[in-house]
Amino acid sequence: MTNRYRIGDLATRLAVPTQTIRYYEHEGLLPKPARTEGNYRVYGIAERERLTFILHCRALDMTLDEIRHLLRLRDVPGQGCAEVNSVLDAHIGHVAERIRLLNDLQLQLKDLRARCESPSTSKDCGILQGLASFPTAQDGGASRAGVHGRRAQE
Amino acid sequence: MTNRYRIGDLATRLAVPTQTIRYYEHEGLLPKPARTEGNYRVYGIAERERLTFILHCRALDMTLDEIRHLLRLRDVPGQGCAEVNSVLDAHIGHVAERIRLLNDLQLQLKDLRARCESPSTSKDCGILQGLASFPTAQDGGASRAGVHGRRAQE
DNA sequence: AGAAACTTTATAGTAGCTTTAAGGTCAAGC
DNA sequence: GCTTGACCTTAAAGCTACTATAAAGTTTCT
Ligand SMILES: [Zn+2]
Ligand SMILES: [Zn+2]
Ligand SMILES: [Zn+2]
Ligand SMILES: [Zn+2]
Repeated sequence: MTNRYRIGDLATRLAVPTQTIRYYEHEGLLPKPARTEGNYRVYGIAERERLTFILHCRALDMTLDEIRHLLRLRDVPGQGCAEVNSVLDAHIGHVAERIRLLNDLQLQLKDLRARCESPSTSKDCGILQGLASFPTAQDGGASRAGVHGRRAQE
Repeated sequence: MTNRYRIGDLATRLAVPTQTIRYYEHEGLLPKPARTEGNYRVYGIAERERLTFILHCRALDMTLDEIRHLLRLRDVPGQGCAEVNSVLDAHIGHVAERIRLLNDLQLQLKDLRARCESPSTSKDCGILQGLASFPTAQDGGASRAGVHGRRAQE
C-alpha cells in the first residue's frame, strides 16, 4: 500500500514545504498524526485529502479561519450546506471588494504617473510634487488594498 | 509661528496614530527630530511635509522600501527623475499584477460557487467536493493574491 | 498641589508562513 | 561496525506594517 506517508513524502507530492504542514497542525487545521517508533509523523489517505482541501482553499486565498470554518462543516457530513455557501459568498465578497480598491488605486497611480511625461530634475518632478501635495484620502476611507506579495522586488 | 509640532499635533493634523510616526522614525523614513527639555519630539514644516509624502505613498499602497527609495531620490533634488518614474512604473506593475491574480481568483470562485446552486447536505455539497478535488494550481504558479484586510470577518 | 492629558521607551501581538539552529533517526556503503 | 547523508524533531526568530499594552516621565490646568 502506498497510502502511508512521512511528512516529506506528503510535502513532495502536494508541493508544499514540510514546515507548512507542521504549521497547519499547530494551527489545528490538521489533526495530530500517528508517530513511528522514532517519533516521525505518519499520514494516511484521509490526512492527505484534508491537506489537499486546505491547499485548494489557500490557493483561493481564504484565511485559515475561513478554512477552519469549512473544515468544521465538512466534518459534519449530515448537516445542510447553506453555511458552506455563505462562507464562500463572503469570501467572494472579499475578493470583489479588493478588486474594487485596486481599480481605484490603479486610476490614482495612472493619474500621478501622467504628471511626469517629460522627465526633468527630481526637484521639478510632477510625480514627487504630486505625492507631496495630493489630497489625503481621509474621507473616502479607503482601506489598504494589499498589493505586494511576500517579495515585491524585481 | 504654528510650524512647531509635538508628535500629537502632527498625528492629529495628518490623521495618523502617534505610534506610526515613531515607527517611521524607527524605520528610517523620518529623521530623528529635535527634542524639548523634557525629551519630547519636536517637528517642523519639513518633517510635516515629509510625513505627508510618506502617507500619500502609503495610501497608494507602496511598500516602505519603495517609499524609502522615493525619499532618497527626493533628497537629491538635482538628480534626473527617470528613477522616480521607474519606481512608480514598477509599483503600477505590482497593482496590475495583483488585479490580474484577483480576476483569476474571482473566476475560479464563481465556478466553484456554481457547483452548489441547490443546497443539500454537506456530504454531497458540490463546493466541498470541488475543494477536495480541484486541480492544484502548481503549473500556473499563481502567487498569493492577498484578499483580506487586517480583519476579514463580517 | 494634584489631576488630566500628553509624552517616553520597550515589548508583544497580528497572518501565514519561512528560516535558522541544534539536535535525533534511519538506510546505505565500506 | 561505523560513518555519511538524507531525513526527521522541536523551538525560536524573522518577515510587513503596523497596533496595542505597560510602566513611567512631563506638561498643563485648576
Ligand atoms: Zn475571505
Ligand atoms: Zn519627473
Ligand atoms: Zn509596489
Ligand atoms: Zn452545497
